[in-house]
Amino acid sequence: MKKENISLKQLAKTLNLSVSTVSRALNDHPDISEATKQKVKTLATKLNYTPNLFAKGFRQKKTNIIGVVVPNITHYFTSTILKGILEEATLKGYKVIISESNNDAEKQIEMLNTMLQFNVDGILMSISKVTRKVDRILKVIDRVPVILFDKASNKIPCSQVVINEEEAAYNAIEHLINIGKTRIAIIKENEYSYNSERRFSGYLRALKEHNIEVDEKIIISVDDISLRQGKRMANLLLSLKTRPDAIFAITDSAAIGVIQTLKKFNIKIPKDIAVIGFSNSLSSTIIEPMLTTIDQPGEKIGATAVKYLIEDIENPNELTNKTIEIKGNLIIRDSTFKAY
Amino acid sequence: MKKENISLKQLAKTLNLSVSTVSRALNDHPDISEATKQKVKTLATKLNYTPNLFAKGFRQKKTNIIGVVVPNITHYFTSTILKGILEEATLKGYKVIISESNNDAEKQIEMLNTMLQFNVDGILMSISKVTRKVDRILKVIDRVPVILFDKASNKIPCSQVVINEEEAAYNAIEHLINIGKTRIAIIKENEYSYNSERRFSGYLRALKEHNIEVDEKIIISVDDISLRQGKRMANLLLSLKTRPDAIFAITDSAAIGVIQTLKKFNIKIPKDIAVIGFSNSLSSTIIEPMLTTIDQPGEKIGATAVKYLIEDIENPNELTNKTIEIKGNLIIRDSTFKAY
DNA sequence: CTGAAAGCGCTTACAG
DNA sequence: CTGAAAGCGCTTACAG
Repeated sequence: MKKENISLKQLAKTLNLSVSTVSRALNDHPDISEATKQKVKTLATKLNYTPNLFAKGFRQKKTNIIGVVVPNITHYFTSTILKGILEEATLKGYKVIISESNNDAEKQIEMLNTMLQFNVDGILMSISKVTRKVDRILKVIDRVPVILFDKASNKIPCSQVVINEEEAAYNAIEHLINIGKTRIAIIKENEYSYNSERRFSGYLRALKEHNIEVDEKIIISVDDISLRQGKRMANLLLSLKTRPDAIFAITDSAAIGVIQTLKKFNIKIPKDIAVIGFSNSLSSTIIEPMLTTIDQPGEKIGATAVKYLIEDIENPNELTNKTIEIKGNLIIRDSTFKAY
Repeated sequence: MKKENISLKQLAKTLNLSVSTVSRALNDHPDISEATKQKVKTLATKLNYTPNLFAKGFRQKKTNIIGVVVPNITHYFTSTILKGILEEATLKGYKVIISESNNDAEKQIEMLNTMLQFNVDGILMSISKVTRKVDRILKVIDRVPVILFDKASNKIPCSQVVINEEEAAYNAIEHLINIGKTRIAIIKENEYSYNSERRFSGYLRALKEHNIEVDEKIIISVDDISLRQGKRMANLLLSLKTRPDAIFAITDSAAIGVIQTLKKFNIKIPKDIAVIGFSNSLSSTIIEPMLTTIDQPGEKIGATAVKYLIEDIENPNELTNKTIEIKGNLIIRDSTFKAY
């Protein structure tokens, strides 16, 4: 019912050549005469021959497939990274298999193992939040090149492609200081999270370098940095004896929740309280006032990760464990602009 | 350097059995004795044996890989569909290869052909806007089961999973009529687009069934239904002698652009002009007033598409060309609520 | 109940 | 310059 693919064998038969010769002709092997090459190629295009990449991969122990594991594909930032991965991979002749871990450590390992079973040439992964034990991930690294992106871990010895989280956060806080803010709150993550920790470091460094005292009361930690939590934490901050005059939420959604709450209490943004988020999500330009935030170049991260992975794949004997930082850019909008 | 996978051969050798027996034992073939099965399985788990799915697929002419082609992975709706696809596919033991067509007809075909070269068992695709000639797509359908989702086409004979666009739009317009609106504008797509046409049909039917005259002046067509275009078209509608009292934009982003413009002119929403979008994007709850819109259950669409595709894959002789409609739900929010 | 052999579609060292 | 043969890791009809 379904049409069959034509194989080298069939080409060989109709041309009265051996399969080997046909294979070599198609691959432009120097041994083959121009005449034969022409003949073979003509027939191949005429019959619309396409090599069975599966068989080829099987033979060469190279599948040209890259496996990708991400916590959640629907996060806008993740989807832009994936776009970059797809583009760069396609350009280099690789296909991409994508899996979601849903922030579930068990599922993450399961996905990784299936990838291995499908003989992917390499794996790109953004580790899930709940990754405590990395021993099973280390086993995977033994088998195939792996590159981590976005969420890094110093427990996993492989190259990593990340945003300059610390510096970007530093710049954000410095911007707040430059517009006259001195009592800057941060809403960060509760549990250990690479991104959150790095951003928090940047926050601390900025305060320190500008001689602003750190006040634990305005350092807020929550489990999930969601819009809902942003609202709740804004309420909490407003209830303090001395309110902050700026709030840095380490995600846009929390920042948007903060803005919504401030507006409810008729607090002037940015005059009374300025707000900064992180990630330049689509909604950051829909909220009023528009949110100052840090743009994370997702496509660039994805493309870079692919480049390094392919390098590792093609030179398996000189694996290096670099950490590549991609710059995130502060985008100044109305939630911090013209503060006074 | 990298560890090798262990093969059936190695298991066979250490157990002094033939490869055939080991293979059968692992697959619970009835011919094999319980004792042997036990022995084999014990060693397999001990050595952490995982079958090479690639070799298996190669042999069985079945790869358990599904190919997916979408115009743009970063569209939120698309990413929710992909989530549904990934979940359902994983559940059924399939892997998913994803490609972007970027709304480029050439690239779309190219992707489809690479999928074929990788011997995918079936293809799920959302056709790009600019798909005029479908003849090359028809060739693909000859080779492997294909299911279309979101954007359908009656020129392509295969099953299709879509939103009940017409009915959903009808419901949206009827809702506007119910809150007292009688002069309802629509912002739709210029070029032929399945979604746009169906939504427009629903619009027309609702007006007709409620005896509201159609006025061409408030039927606006644009090339891309973006936020920017929403703003421009809102300006245009406001410049009319008799303004509409409601605007149905066939995408959320256009609707959000409309709202922003209406606010700029201090027009009361929904009292003066009500606004409805389509797709329940994340931003639709960030804009003020929150946007009434139609929720498209992306994950359900994805999961359904996978189910039908696997059915086609496993019963290649009884392919049916059904069109499955998934219901979109009208979500009433402030942009139309309490209109008077 | 178990094994030897063929074959899936390719590539490649070896031979001529 | 071309071909015969082996082999990638599996499954499965055939034989015993």
